[in-house]
Amino acid sequence: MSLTKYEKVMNLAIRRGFLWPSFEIYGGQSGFYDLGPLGVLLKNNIVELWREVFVKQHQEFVVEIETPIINPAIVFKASGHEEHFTDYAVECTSCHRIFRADHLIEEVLGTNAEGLSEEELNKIIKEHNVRCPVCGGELSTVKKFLLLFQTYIGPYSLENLAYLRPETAQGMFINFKRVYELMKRRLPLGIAQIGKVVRNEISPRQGPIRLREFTIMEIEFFYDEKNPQCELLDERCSDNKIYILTAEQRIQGETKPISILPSEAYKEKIILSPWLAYWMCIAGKFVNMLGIPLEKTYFEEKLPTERAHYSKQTFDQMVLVDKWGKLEVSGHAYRYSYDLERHIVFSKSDLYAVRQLKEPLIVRKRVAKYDKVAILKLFGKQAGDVFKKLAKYSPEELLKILESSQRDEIEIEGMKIPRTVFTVEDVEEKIWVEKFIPHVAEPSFGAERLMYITLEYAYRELEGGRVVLSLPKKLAPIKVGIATLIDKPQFEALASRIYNMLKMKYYVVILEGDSIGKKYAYADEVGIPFVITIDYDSVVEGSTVTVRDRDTRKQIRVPIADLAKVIDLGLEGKDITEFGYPVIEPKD
RNA sequence: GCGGCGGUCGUCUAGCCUGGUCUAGGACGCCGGCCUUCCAAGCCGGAGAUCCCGGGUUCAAAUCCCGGCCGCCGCACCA
Repeated sequence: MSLTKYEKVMNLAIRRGFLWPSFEIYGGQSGFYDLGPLGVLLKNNIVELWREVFVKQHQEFVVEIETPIINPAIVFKASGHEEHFTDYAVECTSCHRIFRADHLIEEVLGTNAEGLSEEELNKIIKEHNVRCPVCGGELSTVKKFLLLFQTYIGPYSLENLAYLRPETAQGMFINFKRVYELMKRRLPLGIAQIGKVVRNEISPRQGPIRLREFTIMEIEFFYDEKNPQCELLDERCSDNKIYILTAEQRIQGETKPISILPSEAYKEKIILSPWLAYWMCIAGKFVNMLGIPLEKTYFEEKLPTERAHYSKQTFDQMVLVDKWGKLEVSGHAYRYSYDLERHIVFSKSDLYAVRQLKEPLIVRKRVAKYDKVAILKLFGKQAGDVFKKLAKYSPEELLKILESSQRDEIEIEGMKIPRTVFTVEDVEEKIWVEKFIPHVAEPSFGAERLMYITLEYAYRELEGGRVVLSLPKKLAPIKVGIATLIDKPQFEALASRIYNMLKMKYYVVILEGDSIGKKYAYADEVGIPFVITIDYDSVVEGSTVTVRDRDTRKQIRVPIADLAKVIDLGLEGKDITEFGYPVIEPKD
């Protein structure tokens, strides 16, 4: 029986210490994976590449923050997760099986129970005496099953209820105002965050792909929808097309994505937000940098029924993979102004942005003014008091007070003021700024899934069962291997010298094995891009070694003093055989 | 969560149906040594498996039965 590619990749990943199921000694717990030594290095490199592409290259207007995993419940009330991340469940009191309440009712009574409230579900179960379908036992009352993990902050009481975040996004929304101020109140503005999130999935069953705890890398990108300032869409994204499978196509049963420039997709209203289009373009380039060819990835538009509650439009970035056919590695949601709006309501904070108008808005209104000289004459020394009281009211408010009374004297805070000191006028006001709620485009990546596709696409099998993990050199966990052609003390001493020299700069390993071939094979299998070999020439003259490229197996002979320079250039993706050093062709 | 199938050294597996000959066999890998002037294939030696966990049937269980855990497939659920 031959193994599938997924199994081969996972075997390698587990055997060589990239990752493995968590809690193994206690029988395991699905939905959790540990990262091993190589896995941590690989993940860090992927995260760092993301940071480079999404944050560093956009640092004029994208900044990274870090916020808590544990949030007071109010945050996810406001975000809508508490409401929408819920299922209703009942438990059998005798066999303790758990069922989805609405599905159970539908099954037993044949009626539609979708969307019913907790009370309604309870009522139906009681009235129709619905019992456990397995053992006939009595059912508990309906309970909410939340996909959010719950805990308490401090002592156990309901006011202290907290949730662990299922996305990092809320941290950015909550801090929008602060970061907006820090960034000189300029839009567009991206706030990035990389961190762990948790979701209490009902039954995750896809190994390291569907995790209950995983790392998300996302940007909440805020912009003025009336003036998106998205010139980058044309400037940086006019060179390659992206593949999109639209919702319309999917409804019609089509499976072949269209190929289109991101800017055209926006102009043709296939993508509703220009910034969503921009970040999708960058996402395509980023995934390509992980070693996934452009034609192996496409964006699938979610149907309205598939979208999250906050989204106006969502595209999932899919990568073709062996096992599942396609795998979602990132989500691109047009969150519109939903989240900020909700936080404004729930927190009563001002989370608006300010827009400078090109032309002032002219507002005509009727206001009441008062004659200060007349008041002075009438009130004498008390005039100061009167002015103070009047100052509390705006001209519009004063007009209302005047209009609400027919008397000759109006009363303000116990002070009687004759109507004669007031005049009513029509004024024109010029308004140069207006408040608005920015729109949000959100690109969001799952780090562990990116890790998996990186491994799968790097995995190559040569004849004879030899495996090469052809990781992009920049992402390789260990950059340099050092091999001695034969294991004699002089060779080993030189290896050790070079090791000590390079380990300040790179992750390096001294390769061990029965033969030079086995050492290369091991290095290839864990994706080490360059192997330095110490041969007889190295020992005799003591100053040169060879450097072998993992993917071409070609070697160059290099002075030891030049090693760091050669490796640096090589890691950037340059062909080491073009540096002018003697080249040695591989012999099999 | 439901239904079906599965779980034997690190890996892939033999054995299970037809219980005892299994103190569980092999291959690769691993460890020690020899050999070795460049791509895993030579020689010698060695370690490594509570046969997923718990319970039951039986004189006797890797093997049969039940429950649990984990995995795979389908359904359901799913930022």
